[in-house]
Amino acid sequence: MHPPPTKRGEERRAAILEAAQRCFRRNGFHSASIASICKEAGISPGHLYHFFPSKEAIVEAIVEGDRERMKAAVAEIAAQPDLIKALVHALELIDSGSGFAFDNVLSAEIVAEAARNPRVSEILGRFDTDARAEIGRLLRLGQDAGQVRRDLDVEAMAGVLLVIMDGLGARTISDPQGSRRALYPLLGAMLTQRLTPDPVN
Amino acid sequence: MHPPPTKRGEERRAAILEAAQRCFRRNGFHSASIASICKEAGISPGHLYHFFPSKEAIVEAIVEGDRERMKAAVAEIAAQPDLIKALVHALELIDSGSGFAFDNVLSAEIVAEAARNPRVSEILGRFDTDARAEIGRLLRLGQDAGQVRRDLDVEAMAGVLLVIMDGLGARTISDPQGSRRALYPLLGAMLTQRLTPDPVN
DNA sequence: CGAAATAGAATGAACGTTCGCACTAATGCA
DNA sequence: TGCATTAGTGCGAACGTTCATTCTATTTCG
Repeated sequence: MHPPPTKRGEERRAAILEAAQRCFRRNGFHSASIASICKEAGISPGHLYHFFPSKEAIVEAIVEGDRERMKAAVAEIAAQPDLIKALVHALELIDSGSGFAFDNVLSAEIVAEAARNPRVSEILGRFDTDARAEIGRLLRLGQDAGQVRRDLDVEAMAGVLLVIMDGLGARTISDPQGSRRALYPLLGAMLTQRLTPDPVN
Repeated sequence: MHPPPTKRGEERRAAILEAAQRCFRRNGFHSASIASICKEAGISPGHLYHFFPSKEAIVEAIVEGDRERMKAAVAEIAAQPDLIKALVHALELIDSGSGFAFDNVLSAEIVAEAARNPRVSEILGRFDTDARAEIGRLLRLGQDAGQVRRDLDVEAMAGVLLVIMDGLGARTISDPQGSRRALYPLLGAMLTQRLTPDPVN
């Protein structure tokens, strides 16, 4: 009953998810109510339960979707010709919200939720393993192409890049005034120096 | 009425805050109920309202306390003789939970809450400005002592360090299995290289 | 005694979820 | 073709629970 397989049903379901995302973004997973999601989506509470068995299921679908977009963003970096430049540029995009598919506010909510909700934690962990592997693959490809220095600890660098991504996202919230602009040249230089084959010092 | 100035009153108030912190840590600000906090603290709901005018006030006190502890942690770094070593070591401590006063789970909750609660955002912003200034002061002191290279962009580096701190905290949640150990040597090397006066390359 | 400390029931609102009903469109069958 | 049946779509009231908060009563103690 819950997942209607029809064309219109799929669209409706997606529309509800978008409405829910706006609500969750505005009020968080626990403060946003089913009623508010229904109002935002323009449907009745009874109807919503034809698409999702519970609020928890909506949360999980939202988390899944968010991580999926993050995955796509990493894949986009892989398509660029100059890996290092693309990598550094991607970090800058985290700040500007759009462009990149990241939603820092939603991400913060997801991480906080993962700390106490095992099902969300499981989803997050799954995508995180993927992301680390994918970035590792990227860097190894860069090594093969001679763009990345060969003695780099690829696994470690993948971890460092994820730390920086998560950190930048969190700081757009802690420090919304954006005294972060000045930080990008330094960050970029630090990364470039570690990544490029001939140390520029 | 709300803030009892007596000795016993202060202790009681602190005990309630500790109980609230455990609850918030376990369930988040919005899912943790006044009832659960009261049970944890061993008091009645009516009594709790003699100490705090509202749940929101408890949340704000918790946030304030958490940031205060973070501030103290930064001050502790300042007291060490070898600034760079202390800085890098401090980052490693973020992982191991205790030792450092950081509570990564609570911090994640706070950041998420700040994204939608203006009063929490204000508190966070205030401490953030402090922290950036304090780290800047630290680095400049290091420059004066000849420990830190003189051509370093101190403001930018303070920002980078905060990014890394927040990022490491978030990743203890996203990746609890701790494939982060390998990342510390690289991170430490990157920072040391940028900070020390004579590039070690 | 009298005031502060404490308890716990009461309150009204809001929550997630369920239920029953109405409407619409397709389908079965004469 | 025309009518009965079914399945999908949708609504909004109602349920039982839990929430933050308030109220009233009781105990503790200087």
